[in-house]
Amino acid sequence: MLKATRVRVVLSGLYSPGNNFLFAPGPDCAPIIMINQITANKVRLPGKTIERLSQYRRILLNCLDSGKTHIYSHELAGMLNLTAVQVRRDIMLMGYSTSLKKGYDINELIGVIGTILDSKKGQNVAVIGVGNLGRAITGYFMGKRSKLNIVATFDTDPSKVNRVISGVNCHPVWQLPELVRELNISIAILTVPPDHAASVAEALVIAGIKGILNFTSVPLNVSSNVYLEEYDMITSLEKVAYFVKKNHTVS
Amino acid sequence: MLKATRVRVVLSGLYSPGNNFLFAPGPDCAPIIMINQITANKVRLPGKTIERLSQYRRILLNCLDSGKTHIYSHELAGMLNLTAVQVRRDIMLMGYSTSLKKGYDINELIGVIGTILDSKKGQNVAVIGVGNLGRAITGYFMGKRSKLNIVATFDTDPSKVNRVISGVNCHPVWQLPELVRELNISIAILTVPPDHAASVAEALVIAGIKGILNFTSVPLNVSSNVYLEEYDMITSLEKVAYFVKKNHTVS
DNA sequence: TAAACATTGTTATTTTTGTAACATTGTTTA
DNA sequence: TAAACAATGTTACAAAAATAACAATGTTTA
Repeated sequence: MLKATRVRVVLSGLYSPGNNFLFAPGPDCAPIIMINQITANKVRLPGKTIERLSQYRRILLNCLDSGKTHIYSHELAGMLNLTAVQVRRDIMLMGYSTSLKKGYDINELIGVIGTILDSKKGQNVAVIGVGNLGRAITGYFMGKRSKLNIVATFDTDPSKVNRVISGVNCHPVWQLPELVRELNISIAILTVPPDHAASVAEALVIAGIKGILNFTSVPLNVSSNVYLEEYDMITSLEKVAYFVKKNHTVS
Repeated sequence: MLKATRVRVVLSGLYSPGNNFLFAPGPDCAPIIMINQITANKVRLPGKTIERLSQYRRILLNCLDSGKTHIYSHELAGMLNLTAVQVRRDIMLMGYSTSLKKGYDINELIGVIGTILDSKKGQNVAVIGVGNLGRAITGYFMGKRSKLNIVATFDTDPSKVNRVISGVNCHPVWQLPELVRELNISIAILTVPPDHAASVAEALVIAGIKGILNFTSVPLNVSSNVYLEEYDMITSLEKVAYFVKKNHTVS
């Protein structure tokens, strides 16, 4: 009986993870995969992948802190309740690959995710509306160091304005236009009361904000060149309630 | 030239929206569509549809307040940045239909959504962790009247425990098991600091909680009979930042 | 009444997202 | 060295979600 023996072609040097191109023994040995920055800026990554990249990075940073240097796809998956395939696929979509079979180098992976998610010179963020939610978010971010800097908060309440709250200066909303320009703020987190949401959003767009994260449960209508992400706690809670009810009636 | 004239069969009475069955002039006039409760409890509705139903209802309640009685699918869609088709499809999935061509009766629609989302005798909710975020959420809900009642909050901080915060009693966390039972709490909103998230979640599951809305940015691992919904603000913000950057480099 | 129109209801198609299957290749072990 | 193994990388498939196309029907208008 004939047995096929695996023939291994090792192109040492060419195949190391530090390179910008991966080579395979194709007909003319042409580069077949581009990695890192090059791919990252060309390929459109799915929104869901972007969300997971953010989560991967935070997990990976934690792993670094606890002394780990490498991580398997199935480990990362387990920590986030995902499948290993999904993790590997996301990593593939970034254009990154490793020659190791001992897991991904955590530092490298963090670096690659950074080239995707972060912009080189950081992005400045403002929190509009310094209620409980605004303070929660501000406080949350001031701990971490990241490329996203909360550089100002805004409110109308005279007892809050012109004071430092959660480590950030609080300004009156009428100063929005000039401060967005002066501080180069591109992103706004909207946590004002519902009845002010629409008008403030309009002001933000006029002031030149490029992205809004809206927590106000009032759906906004902004021009299409502004990226809008809405999150509604009530909806989330009602969803949980629905599925809890559902499970209950099923069992 | 032969022109086909549309023949109209009107089955008056049978086709009114109040009925449980819609009839069409089929071969034997058998019922072809069931509506309301009947469908609602049998058909599995997509998660995304559930989320939108929650949003539809809130919009519709607002419309009622401003004196409107009927609404077109395209109106509702416009207010939520959706397409009219999607709205009609969601309504179809609920099993509801109207014979009117003057839009949906807002009251009826709210009622139907209620039969889907709400459980008859309400559901009790607890907020775990009374920081800024916990207070924000609690305060947020105490205003509205709904079938979801925040009946207790929990914390470890002695300065918060045994006091009324945002209109709700704050209890020490060790009382979780007994109070979940006594107050019949089925849903928990988790807003504790990250380092307590995992252990508190475990305690919640043991205490008999059926659904968790996790705001802690720590991914949880709970048994499969507990419905878990996670929301991570950092991820949302990083997503916004990514697409802002992306738009910028494109233009 | 009949034609034009507007709106709802439904099915088909496309797009997005996730999963599974499998090929590839480094590593270990006899 | 070669076989078994374990991990990654990729393509093919499946499921979920959104969109488009169109059918059905109430309303308006001439």
